Amino acid sequence: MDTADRLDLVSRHTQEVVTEDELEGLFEDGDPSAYIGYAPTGEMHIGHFTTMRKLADFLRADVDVTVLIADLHAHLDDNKSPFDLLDARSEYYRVAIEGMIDAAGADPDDVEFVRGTDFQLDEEYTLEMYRMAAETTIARTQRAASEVVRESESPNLGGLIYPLMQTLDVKALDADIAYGGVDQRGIYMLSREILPDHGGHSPVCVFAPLLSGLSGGKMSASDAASKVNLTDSPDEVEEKIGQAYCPAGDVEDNGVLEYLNHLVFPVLDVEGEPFVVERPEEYGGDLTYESYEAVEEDFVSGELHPADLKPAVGTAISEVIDPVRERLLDRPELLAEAYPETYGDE
RNA sequence: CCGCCCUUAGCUCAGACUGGUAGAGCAGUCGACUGUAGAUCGACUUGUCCCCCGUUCAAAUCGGGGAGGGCGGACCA
Repeated sequence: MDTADRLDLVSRHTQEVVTEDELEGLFEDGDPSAYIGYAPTGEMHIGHFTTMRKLADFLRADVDVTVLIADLHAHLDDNKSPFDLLDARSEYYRVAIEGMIDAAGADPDDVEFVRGTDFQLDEEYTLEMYRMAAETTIARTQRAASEVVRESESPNLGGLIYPLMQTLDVKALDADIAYGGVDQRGIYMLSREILPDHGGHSPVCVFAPLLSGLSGGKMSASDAASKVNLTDSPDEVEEKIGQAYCPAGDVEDNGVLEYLNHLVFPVLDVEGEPFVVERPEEYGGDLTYESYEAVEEDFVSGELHPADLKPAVGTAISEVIDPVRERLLDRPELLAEAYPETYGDE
């Protein structure tokens, strides 16, 4: 595979690459390494899946991929995960992520999994963190973390350590590329700025878009109706998609189309399957699409009505998450232990 | 270590002075209207009033104690 193809694979379905030139340089030098970090906090949903699916693109482009389960980060971010649940949530995240990679058509064994506490307590790492703390202002750190760390009236110190550690993770994992949602942009821009002063080098950054929630506007972790969980049953998925904000002809804030574009079609492509919309004869009969662009064209023109699109997308999403759902339902203890408040049977 | 302030619905808060066992906005649920959803109307729901003890016929409200949080002061050899 030549550099142009690799660039294309890595940058498709992304919002931004910082910078394209640097990325090209990495490919010309050989096989670069990339990492994505996830703080094991709340339950995973299709938003995570969409970001994770791209790992299949990285692998196809011969990029070495590491997934960091950032357990300490999950605790440092305003106690999103209680310290006692870090083990259970880390395990749940690992299994869920393996399932997503598998469902995306790649082999989970090709990805290296690392847990934050495996190396973040090393003396060298810790010492460098203190030195960073001495050299970085509170304001700079807050700005970097503002899109990631939970805003609170009385923020904890942990939220400020968070971006410094994330920066050191890049170095510790020896990653050429830092991949994540655009919400991570602030932190990685800080990393590019200060990591060279701390024995590392500025990572190339690849940012995935944050897709709209199903209620219109941004997806919200606290709004169950705005997202599809990986363990939602087919009925629940179709129900949620049916309830989704989806104005006819309008692509703006349209989660239904966005998930079709960034999640469903890439997976269908791997399987070589088209996207089929079943439609009553009364409205013109069934439709078959080979590309997202064709769907969008019909949607914008009014040829394809939301009421016909929704059930088709619901079914498609349900099928896409099915391998993940199966893995998780196969091991119900994972969720029960990770989220005892929700799934505990006591 | 000292002083002051805060804690009421999922969220933001009112009610406390002048005790009568709780309210608003937003959110949510359900209908109407749309071949979906939203918007818009219409209806509805929501609570260990942080915990304990006490006063009282009666405590979110008064008194005492405690917990959590915030702000300030003091200390600075």
